[in-house]
Amino acid sequence: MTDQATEGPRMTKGERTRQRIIDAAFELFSRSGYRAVSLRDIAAHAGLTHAGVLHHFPSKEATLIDVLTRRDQVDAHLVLDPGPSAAELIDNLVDIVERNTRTPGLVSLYAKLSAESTDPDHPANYYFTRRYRLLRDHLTSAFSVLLEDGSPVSPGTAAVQLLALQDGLQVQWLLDPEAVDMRSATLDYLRLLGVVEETDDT
Amino acid sequence: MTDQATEGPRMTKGERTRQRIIDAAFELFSRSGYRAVSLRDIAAHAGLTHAGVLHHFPSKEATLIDVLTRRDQVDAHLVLDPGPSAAELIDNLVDIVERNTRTPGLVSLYAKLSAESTDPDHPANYYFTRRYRLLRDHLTSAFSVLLEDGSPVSPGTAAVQLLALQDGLQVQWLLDPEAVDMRSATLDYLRLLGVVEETDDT
DNA sequence: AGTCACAGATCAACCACACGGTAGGTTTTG
DNA sequence: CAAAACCTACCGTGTGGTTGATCTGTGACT
Repeated sequence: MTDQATEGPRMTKGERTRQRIIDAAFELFSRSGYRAVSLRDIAAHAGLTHAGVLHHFPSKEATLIDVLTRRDQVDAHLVLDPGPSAAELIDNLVDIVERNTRTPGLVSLYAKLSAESTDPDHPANYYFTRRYRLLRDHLTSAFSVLLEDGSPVSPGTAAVQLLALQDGLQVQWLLDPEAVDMRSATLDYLRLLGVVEETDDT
Repeated sequence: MTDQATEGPRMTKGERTRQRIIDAAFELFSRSGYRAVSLRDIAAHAGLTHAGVLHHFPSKEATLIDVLTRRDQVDAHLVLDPGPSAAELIDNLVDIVERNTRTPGLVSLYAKLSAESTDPDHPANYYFTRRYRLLRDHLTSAFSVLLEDGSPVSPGTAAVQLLALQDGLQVQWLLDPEAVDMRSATLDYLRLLGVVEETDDT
């Protein structure tokens, strides 16, 4: 489940515990969102007391932002890196969709937190506002290369639509996995834009 | 803000209070989701004690389902009614998008709750699973009328995509209202499907 | 390599507060 | 005047965070 660098013999005890806490927080936030998970839950899952958790992180909130930024670093290069070509970027996005289908926890994390963070007072509000802006900008410039001149949608609109489609698909898929095929819905949309081939590669 | 039948002189006192409670619950759930709102919050907002609220509703959960079903009855006829033609249904959907832009509270309610309810134990899980199934089915049959035979997307896929697009747009819009135009993103998508005219009617 | 001291890790106990729900009495209303 | 509405007070539980004491891992020194 957690393929990040969880196991590290060359870490001090504290660093290892810290990592265990982050893994636990990730899993629990994924399952239930931020507000519904307590420090004691996280602590128990990581094998210590909630006071112990607060020794490594100043607050519950600090735990959240650590989980978010750490997870972002995993994906960031797929979307934002120096220069995959515009076409590669689209390929990477489709890959991410496929991987998401295999990791409902991750999907649930972002679905729950992005909705929760809509509240301006939410600790992750800034994170998500910024995240979407960044993604929209990158996708917009990618689409401005990929879309034909006579395309019925502008690059900016296509960027908004693609991101929205992803998020919306995730909610429907989480509620009813049998009924929704995120991959094909995404590919069909990209086909609609004329950005991928008509051929169907299973 | 609440244009439902809030003011009713021809109601018994209890019925009026009950209505005030529902209005308060609606507003607060909209602002912060279900779990983050307490019975005492709702009570204070409706002008009584939390014990008073529990006199009218057996539990907090009962409050939620009442809010949801009541709000649904307002929109239901626009989408599910006996027989608006398929084209009318699309028109109605666009109208709903426009009205949503004017009522962030409502949008926030559904965005937060649909994500929250992804958890199988959530009191609204059944409600949302059922809701999406219903909407998908209706939209699918509408699209099977509207879409040309050679359309690159199947009616079912278009239904999933349209609903997903709506939900995703709402999250982005709530986080950053300036940056997202829900109406035009929706219209552009429908145009992509060839389901509305090319002309732009502001 | 062995040891030793100290910084870092961990915990039990506690705090003030908030939660959903209940019990039983008092007021209000139809 | 009965029934419905409503309130005060309470219960048990859970929360994020603090305190101070106790272990223990680790790096430096011999």
